[in-house]
Amino acid sequence: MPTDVKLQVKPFTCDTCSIRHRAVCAHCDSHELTILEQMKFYRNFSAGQTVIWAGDEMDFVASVVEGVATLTQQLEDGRTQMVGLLLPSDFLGRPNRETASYTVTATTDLMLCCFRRKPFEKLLIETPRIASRLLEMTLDELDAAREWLLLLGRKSARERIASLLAILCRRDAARLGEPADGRRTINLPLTREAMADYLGLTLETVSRQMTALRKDGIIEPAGKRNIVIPSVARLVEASGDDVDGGPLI
Amino acid sequence: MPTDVKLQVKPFTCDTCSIRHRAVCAHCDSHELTILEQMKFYRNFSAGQTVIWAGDEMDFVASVVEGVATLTQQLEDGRTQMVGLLLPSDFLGRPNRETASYTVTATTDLMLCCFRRKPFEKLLIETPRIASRLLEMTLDELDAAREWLLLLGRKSARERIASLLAILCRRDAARLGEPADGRRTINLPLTREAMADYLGLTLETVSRQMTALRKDGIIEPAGKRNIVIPSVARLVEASGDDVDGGPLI
DNA sequence: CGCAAGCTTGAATGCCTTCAACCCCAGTGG
DNA sequence: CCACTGGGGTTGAAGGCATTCAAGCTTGCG
Repeated sequence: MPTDVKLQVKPFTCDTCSIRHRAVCAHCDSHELTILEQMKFYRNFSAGQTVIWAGDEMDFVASVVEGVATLTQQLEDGRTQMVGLLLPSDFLGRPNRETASYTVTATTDLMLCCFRRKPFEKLLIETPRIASRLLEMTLDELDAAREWLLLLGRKSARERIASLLAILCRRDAARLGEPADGRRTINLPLTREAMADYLGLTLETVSRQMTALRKDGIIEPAGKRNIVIPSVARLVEASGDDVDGGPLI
Repeated sequence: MPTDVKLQVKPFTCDTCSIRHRAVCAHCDSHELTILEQMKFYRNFSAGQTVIWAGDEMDFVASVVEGVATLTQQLEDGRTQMVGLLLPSDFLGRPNRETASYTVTATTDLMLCCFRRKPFEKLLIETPRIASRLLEMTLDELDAAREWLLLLGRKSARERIASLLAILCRRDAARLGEPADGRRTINLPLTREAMADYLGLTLETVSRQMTALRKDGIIEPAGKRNIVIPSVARLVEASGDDVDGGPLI
């Protein structure tokens, strides 16, 4: 396991944790939370660091507290596809699996709330509220993966970019408890290369299509890593998705 | 909900059911099985029939007993992407969700072992072994979806076809409890169009690449819906995947 | 037979990739 | 102070792979 940047000494309590009501612990009562509180430990990674390599032994599971991490898969010749984008409150790791199936990378500074895997597995059996929340989150992730399949299988480069930005809009709005419409400013925590790995494109194509969306007024650059969406409706329209019953997560 | 072809009157008992040890009921003890036995009802569909349309109310969940079903998603202009391929023992439906998220179609004659959704949700709370098996199956499906993302994002048409055939090999071998290597004959329950929807290609491209694989001796036609794989190893090689630690499910 | 569904094959087009050059900027060290 | 360097990004030109459009084949069936 890679070395941590620094090991924080439980700077937070679950009560005041920013992901308390959305993470795997969301439905816990105060007693259950006490147990988690005793088990948890934080690990921090700086942008660019690898959290774990595919195939390595993985003796913990975790919730993303802050920052963004990616799961990636590779073919033998180096072709890379992102298969997971973990934002705050998302769950990392698989109970009852010894080794990591995917390479996990911090794309921004990252804080994880970790649990050793074995005790967590025991907790899953004893604490139905955690197990049922994990099932719910896994089903949500499966839905997200299926939206992603549609994106990779059938959407044009332009639609893919617009879809990714729309997803980030939606997640950001959900996190803040705001409606995902009108004018929004979002943080873009991915490089062109990471976006390309997400979208099944090359970084050149991503760059070109970002330029095109900018020229069409769908997006406006706002500093180094921020983007203004003047009209979320127009962005969603450009994504090719149905405007109403939009995708989940 | 579409009309059933015929409503079978519980022709089977769970004891002798062919998916008994792989479906959502796999870990149930005899008492739990009795409860399921009383709840279950079978529904049959013939090849080509739609089981449910995306957006329709869905008041049941089910296990696939026999046959193959697909989940598909569409964009407004009709572009279609398959997002799920359900084989015997796979689970259909989502607890705590009122409406179907995807259109479900029987691509062969299909038999489902159904449970009304509400009682099943109650059972999930009361029967941890069912809940934990459903979590396990959902995590497996998520892994499969992630393999699929790699396929759609980064593989060539030829590699995609080979990957699909390799997946069918693996599933078939797992069902029969045999090793997935050497020479194998598999049933191909999909039309060229359904394969194209799975693979994010057009049916013409699928046809061309099937021809190419045949000319290269990777596959051999064997009757209308069967294919002989002379060497699974060569097929996997053509799929672009790592030969050892192959993908899951 | 005639028709429709499923499949194959050919030719032309187009979207994305590949390869390459160049820009910007922050960090670094002579 | 400023040249140097490397990471991240943009843009151009050429090429390739899959798509699109089209024609024709095979098979099962009313």
